[in-house]
Amino acid sequence: MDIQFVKDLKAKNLKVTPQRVAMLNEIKENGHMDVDEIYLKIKEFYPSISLATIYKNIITLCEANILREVKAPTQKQKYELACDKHIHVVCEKCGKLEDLKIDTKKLEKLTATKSGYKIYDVSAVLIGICPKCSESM
Amino acid sequence: MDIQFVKDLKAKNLKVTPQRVAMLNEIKENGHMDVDEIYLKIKEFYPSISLATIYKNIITLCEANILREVKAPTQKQKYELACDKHIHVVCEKCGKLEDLKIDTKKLEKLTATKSGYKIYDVSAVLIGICPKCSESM
DNA sequence: CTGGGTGCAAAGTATTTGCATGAAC
DNA sequence: GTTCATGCAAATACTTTGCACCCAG
Repeated sequence: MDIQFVKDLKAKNLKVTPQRVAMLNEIKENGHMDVDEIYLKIKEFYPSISLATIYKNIITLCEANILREVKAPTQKQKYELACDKHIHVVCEKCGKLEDLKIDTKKLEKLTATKSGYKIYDVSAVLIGICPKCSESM
Repeated sequence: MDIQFVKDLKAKNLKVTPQRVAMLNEIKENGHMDVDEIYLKIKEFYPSISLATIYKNIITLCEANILREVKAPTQKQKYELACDKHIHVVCEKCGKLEDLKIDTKKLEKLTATKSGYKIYDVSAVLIGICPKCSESM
């Protein structure tokens, strides 16, 4: 059990329940997970957990900025830890979703200038073919 | 009725039905629409249209690359015409979603280099506050 | 203790499917 | 005439809600 999660939860006045810690651990392990994946994984060692709890906690944890939603074309909505900024790459063929640390400040500045918006965040998903799938074509 | 839509549909061997043309016209008019918005709008002058038809056509038209899905954080999934590349800006406060023509080639290249993926497309949504909402704060 | 969190069941939404009819080509 | 699209109703999937009970603080 990761002590950081406990701090994060406490900092937002959220109770540290085993269900929440389990969710955060699984998402940390797996990177990006959809609701069902989280549910099934946790059910393995915590059979009494309820889907409703997962849904409620996703909402709570997203509002607390501990989780972040990831929406990529074609894919089911997924969730990830909201620690650091990054963009995503998805393989059109095998569906793999990866993180990529790329600086988006230029894009943000350009957007701010062109649109007049104050920009706070970027959600970028690049779609392509991963090296493995390229090979086998 | 836009002659371009007829061409697009025929080019993909899809039948040119009034329902499809109505959908494309509405989306062209309104920019970005979710399933319900499309349904309600078309129902106004085409009362017999069925939601199932809307869903089926959305799938068909997305596969044909005539429509494109737009997934922005917080928002319901929307659809737009898939004509030209652009990115999106969303206002966190009023929910407005705008198109922005910004060149993403640099981002694509950088991503390709870092990840080894062949990049075909970008789905970028920048989140911020629009000028109007900034004012009234 | 006290308040928020959990689990269950039920309600509410959203989306998909099968099939008979109808329209496009 | 054939093929594909439509509309309806039913089935399925997804998400939220209410409430009694329980546990973290």
